[in-house]
Amino acid sequence: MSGNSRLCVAVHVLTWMALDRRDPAAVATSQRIAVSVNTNPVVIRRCLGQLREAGLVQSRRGAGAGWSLAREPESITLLDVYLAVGDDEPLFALHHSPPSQSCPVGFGIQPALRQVFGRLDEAVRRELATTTIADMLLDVLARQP
Amino acid sequence: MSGNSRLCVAVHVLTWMALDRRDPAAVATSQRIAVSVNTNPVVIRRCLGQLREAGLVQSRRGAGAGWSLAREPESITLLDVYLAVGDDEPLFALHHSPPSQSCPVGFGIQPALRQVFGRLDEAVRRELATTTIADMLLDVLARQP
DNA sequence: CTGAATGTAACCGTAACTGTTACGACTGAC
DNA sequence: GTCAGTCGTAACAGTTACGGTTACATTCAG
Repeated sequence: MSGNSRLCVAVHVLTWMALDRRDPAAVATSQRIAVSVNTNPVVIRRCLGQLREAGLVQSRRGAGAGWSLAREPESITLLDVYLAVGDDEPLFALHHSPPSQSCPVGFGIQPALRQVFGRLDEAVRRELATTTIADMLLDVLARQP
Repeated sequence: MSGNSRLCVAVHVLTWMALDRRDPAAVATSQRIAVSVNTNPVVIRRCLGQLREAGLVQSRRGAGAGWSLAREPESITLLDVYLAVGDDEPLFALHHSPPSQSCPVGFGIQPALRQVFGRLDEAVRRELATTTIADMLLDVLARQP
């Protein structure tokens, strides 16, 4: 069980919403979504809260409330989702306690690593930007038995 | 403090060894390396153990023992290091508990995500393969005050 | 033999995440 | 206005992983 699965859950939720909204009578509640993701509604609400802050979904409160996509699935890339749920946490971490500044390697290694890790992050983002929620939905539907 | 910093420490260690071996009289011990990384010698030994399993370094036991690079710094890429210290843990995790298989999205989302995550991993590896320990050492030395 | 270093196992404290319960806030339906 | 259903959020428990530390057996040059 490695790290966090927020990106996974967020993509699942958005893909589910993209499919569900094809039924005009359907109302997307955290309860219904939680059944598909097989988790707790609060986990879904936490996730959707982050997606709302990023402007990807909207919520309505009160009776008959629920969630809806704020943008077309074709316009939501996985990079948008990644940025929405990622807490600025870098993909690879630097040293816990800073290395010895009196050692040449200890002095220069962190800037050098930051540059490398920056390129890694950039590569990941480029790749994430190539897929949209609409692509995911198509892919998911093509895999039905 | 996000996730693990093993790749960071491993690159630091190897870069340090690449510099240290320029002095023929120097002996690379986990104690000396730990001073530069600013951590415990056991942490360094654990890291070097993984690097040895991958054939990147060698160890000598007994009195006057220590560590040495098993390959030229120019031939060790950061991908080699990543593969050596990475415990098969994927960069992005799938669901903790499998999603509902009776929901179309829950059924197809995991294979779809696996494909996407595979492309992400591939992008990271491609980028890691472009830098060697020798490159890191040059970069580090260029940053000295 | 002696000392210095590796190789490991064991344990602790911390941090993060998921899952869960609980409860207040909001709002459409009646 | 009341009610019921949902969001919003705080709080807590359980699990996991990691870094750090101590301890000790193992190995080997001198």
